[in-house]
Amino acid sequence: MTTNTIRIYNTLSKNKEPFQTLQPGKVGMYLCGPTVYAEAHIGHMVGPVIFDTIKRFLAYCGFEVTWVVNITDVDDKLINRSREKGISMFQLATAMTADYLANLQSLGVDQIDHLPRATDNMDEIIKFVQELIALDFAYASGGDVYFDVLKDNEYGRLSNRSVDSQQGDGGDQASRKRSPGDFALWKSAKPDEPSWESPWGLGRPGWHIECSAMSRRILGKTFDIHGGGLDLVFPHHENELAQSRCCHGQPMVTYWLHNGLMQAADAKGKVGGKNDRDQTQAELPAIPPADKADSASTKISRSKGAGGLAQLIERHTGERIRFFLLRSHYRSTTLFGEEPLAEAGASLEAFYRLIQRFERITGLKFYDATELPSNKHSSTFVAPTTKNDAINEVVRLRESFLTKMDDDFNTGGATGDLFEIARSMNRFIDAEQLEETAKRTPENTALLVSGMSILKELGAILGIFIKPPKQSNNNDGTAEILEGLMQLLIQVRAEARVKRDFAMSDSVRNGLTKVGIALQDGKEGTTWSINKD
RNA sequence: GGCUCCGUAGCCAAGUGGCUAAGGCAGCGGAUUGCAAAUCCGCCAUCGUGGGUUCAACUCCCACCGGAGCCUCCA
Repeated sequence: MTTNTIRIYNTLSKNKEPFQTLQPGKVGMYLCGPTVYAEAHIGHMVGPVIFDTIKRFLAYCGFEVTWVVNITDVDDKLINRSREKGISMFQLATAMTADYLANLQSLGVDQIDHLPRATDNMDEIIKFVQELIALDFAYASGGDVYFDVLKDNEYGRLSNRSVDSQQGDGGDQASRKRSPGDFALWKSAKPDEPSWESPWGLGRPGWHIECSAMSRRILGKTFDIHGGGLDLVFPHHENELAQSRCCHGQPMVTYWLHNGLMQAADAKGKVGGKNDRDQTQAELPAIPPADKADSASTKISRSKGAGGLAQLIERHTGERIRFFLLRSHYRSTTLFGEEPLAEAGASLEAFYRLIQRFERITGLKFYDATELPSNKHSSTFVAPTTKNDAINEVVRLRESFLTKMDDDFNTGGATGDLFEIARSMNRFIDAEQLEETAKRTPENTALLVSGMSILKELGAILGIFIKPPKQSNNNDGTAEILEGLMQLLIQVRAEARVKRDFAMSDSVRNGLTKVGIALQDGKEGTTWSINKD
């Protein structure tokens, strides 16, 4: 059967464990998707990109992978936001889901098999709640249904919390709960809220139950991998885990994976976190209490106005953002900003130049699967037989790359090998002088192709170098160059005007007018603007 | 207050109880070039601080300093 040397860090055990599937050769994995009440931001892409890569790698290793990402399309925030916008919750959810999916596509996330929506699974959800009540792990109270955390003696294991330190005072519904840590499985609806019929009256599901219900429907009672952001460990995954385990009497998931969160790179050096509630105000004299929560946190969130993901992708290209995310380890915090993104882009250019070089020499299309196929499974790889050092180095680097991916999907380490492969290939081209037609032989050309095939093979695992890169629109320095040019022209014209050389100055101005640029003379100098039409 | 995690060169970032601590960006020197760009070669870190364990620690343990996250909705 499929043998592998993959090791995965499991949040539940806090250890790297050998990867053992429940069914031979098959993997079921579930990633918590977004609550679709607003446009996605960059932080929402971390999980999908890493899980897309994990699926690609597992498939490469010969596993048949089923990947599920849920869409939470019913929730308090959706209700509130849709009211603000004056549209129905369903309209809002549909629009925001479309935004999310478009962003995923831009980043090359195309491995998802199922995208279940909570509202399409009401029967399953209600059934799940009924089962929990029947098993006495849940109770109905005033139209709501709550999970009784005291009935579950393993509650708190995932997030390493004791039962009495959870969810504070129980919130608004405390009076309906047996204990403050109990969480809602079903919430009764107020008159004008979207609602569904249930044994407990009109209402809607709590946040956690949908994942338990939908993962069971698609992947079964126990499945292999469950992922999400580190911020979901508690309460969301703790609760999911409790619901499913208590309902089925068997583990919900073998491996719990959590990706690190994204942080704004330009917001460093702030004092404290937003949850430093017990820190005395006296220690923070410069920060007004009212602003503290927002100004002190560097975390990217929708509430802080993060967004504009589509524009970001437009500016940088999806591949650049994907590569940026894959450069570091998925469990570490990623510092996000224009600078690091631009740096990732700069390093990516070297690969694009190598690929162009390859195409120029061989006349083959790198991205065309019929001309340069990439291995879909590691077992199909055949190492080229050669004494050439550069090519043998590429074969060695391929092994190194795969070993790093085996070790808890170390994409950050693996990308390093990619750079070394590119260098080896350039060295090979230089040494064989392949840029000169006369120096090409069937042998060295074949070696070039086999080396580049390895680059393509490994790139495909990371989900890069699959399609020709789109030119970025803005961040390539065009704006700066234009500004520089304009300042030069403005200066030349100013000097001409000082010399009373109006023929020259008018020539400059008229020439610019013809290409659609208008000059404005003012007291502080000349400014310019682009005239549409 | 409770619970996690992190601190590796100017910047970003892998990693290991003992071989020369990956790679990228930037920089410097060289080859190449009419010049440049690109490409190649070379240079550029003793791993936050202080202890401890060990024959041996950047890697394990403790303390401290610094940073982040969760404990409320959050990918």
